[in-house]
Amino acid sequence: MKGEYKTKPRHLIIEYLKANADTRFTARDILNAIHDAENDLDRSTVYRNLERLCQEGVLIKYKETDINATCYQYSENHGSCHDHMHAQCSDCGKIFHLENGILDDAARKMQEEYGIDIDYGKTVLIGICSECKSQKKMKSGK
Amino acid sequence: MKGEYKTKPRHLIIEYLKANADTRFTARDILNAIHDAENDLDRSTVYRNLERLCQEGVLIKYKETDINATCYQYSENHGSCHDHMHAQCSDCGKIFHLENGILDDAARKMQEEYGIDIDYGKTVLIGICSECKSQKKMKSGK
DNA sequence: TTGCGTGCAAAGGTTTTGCATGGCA
DNA sequence: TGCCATGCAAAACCTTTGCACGCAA
Repeated sequence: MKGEYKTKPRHLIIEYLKANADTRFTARDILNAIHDAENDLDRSTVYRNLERLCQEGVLIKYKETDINATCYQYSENHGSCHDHMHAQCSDCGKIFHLENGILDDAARKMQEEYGIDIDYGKTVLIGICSECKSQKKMKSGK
Repeated sequence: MKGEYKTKPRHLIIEYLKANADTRFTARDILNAIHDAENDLDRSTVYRNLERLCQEGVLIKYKETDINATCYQYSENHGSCHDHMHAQCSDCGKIFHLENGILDDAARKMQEEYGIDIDYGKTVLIGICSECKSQKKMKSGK
């Protein structure tokens, strides 16, 4: 069976996930973060654990157009992320779990007008969150 | 200035784009397709041209989660793709240009409930198109 | 002791970059 | 003739895989 042993590397990775539960991260982010004084871990270990965590539903996995790497995001509601949509801030990477009701009307219209059935679990809406928006305003002096 | 010369490699690439205007493709797709009898071109030429075409607004560029490569899609309405949403079939890769009206209600609700401003130009809704759906039905014998 | 998880090394794939050459204007 | 675009080669990435060893149970 998989996931039976409690090992130090896996523990370190999960620590990282929880500490960064509200942003996206890459395999490299983890490697850099844990390349500390007494801790270090291997690339393949990170990739293998991330892959497992995705299959367990703990993580969402996707690609970012700007950076050339796979991004991951911690998902609080384990395993239930396949049935609702997500929105992501293009600035900080934070992901929002949306109630489906919000998009039902739009999805019906798309079905009618374009013949396309939207897959809630695979779709990620891109936007900018209120936090980042107010930060930008501050920087631009408005 | 850029893009002043009409060269054969660039011409071949643009030919390919137009012939495949209704699907996504990768740099590799182009390389494989043009590796013909008398024509051949270099990787870097393809990448450099694709990059330029993106900046000119002729192409949309994005990453696919399943495959480890950047995808491109021809955009008929040059340069205007930044202001409306797209939907893509997860099966065949075809992209649909959506009228914004369809999502205005949903976008307003998201702003109210989550504080996030959806960026129409960056968002790609994932779903399955009617063509692929009927093909799947046929295969499953229904 | 058993066998899962890790570390190591190597390989495979995509994408980028420097430099000399070729070809369009 | 200028100078942009290409081709070539090499490098930088990210990611995957095989194999032997260590360690949790």
